[in-house]
Amino acid sequence: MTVALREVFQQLYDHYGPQHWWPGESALEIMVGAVLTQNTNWKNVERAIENLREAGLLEFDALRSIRVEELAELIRPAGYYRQKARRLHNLLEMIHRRYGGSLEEMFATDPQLLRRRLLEVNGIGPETADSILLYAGNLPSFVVDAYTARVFKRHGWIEPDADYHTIQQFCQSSLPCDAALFNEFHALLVRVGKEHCGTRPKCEGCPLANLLPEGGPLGEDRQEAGEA
DNA sequence: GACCAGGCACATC
DNA sequence: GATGTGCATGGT
Repeated sequence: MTVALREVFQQLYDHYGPQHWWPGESALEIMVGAVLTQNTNWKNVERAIENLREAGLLEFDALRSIRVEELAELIRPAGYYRQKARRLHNLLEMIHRRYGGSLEEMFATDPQLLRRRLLEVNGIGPETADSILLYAGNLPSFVVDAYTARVFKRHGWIEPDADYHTIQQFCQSSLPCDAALFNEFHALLVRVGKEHCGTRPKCEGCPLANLLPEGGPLGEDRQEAGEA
């Protein structure tokens, strides 16, 4: 199955325009958001980040110094708050240990090496690591999220059982290696995914409707969406 | 009241 | 290696 991803991008961009991702005033704030948004609605993440802002904690040393239990209470609106407080703490400790707390230094290191180091942190998986690289560090690492996978599978551009790495390689090998492009494309995929590729597809008015396979969208697990 | 949201780690088979 | 489960809040 071959699809020109650049055309997909262009169709989405022509339809929706720029998405202005990632909201956040600093690299640290974006990293915090990347952890807090794990399996969580962005609105709730915003509440949590606002709590941190009001507490003056959107600054590396301040955030690293606070007790994990206190941090947990502040980020409570984002859900999974005890777990996420630990994850944020783990991340900050790694940055302190390896880069002396300097995000500038961190993002100046080899992206592949940095990605591996992020993945070593307990609580940072592929999507969170790539979000940090791309949106906080402006480094060209394609972010694959649930919407991306769903949009690609529904259109038959990738195998139904393709995993994170496979989808990422597919995207990165089909597109010029450009952080600004990866940034905008991922944001657009989330947009179209939210509006048209929920658990039930809504293809009417979808800017990618012309790219559907004959017979309509493919299901992720072919017993459900397939038959109906 | 059920379901979902910009995941990940860990236990179990 | 695949599958299941805990983590938890707030909106629809």
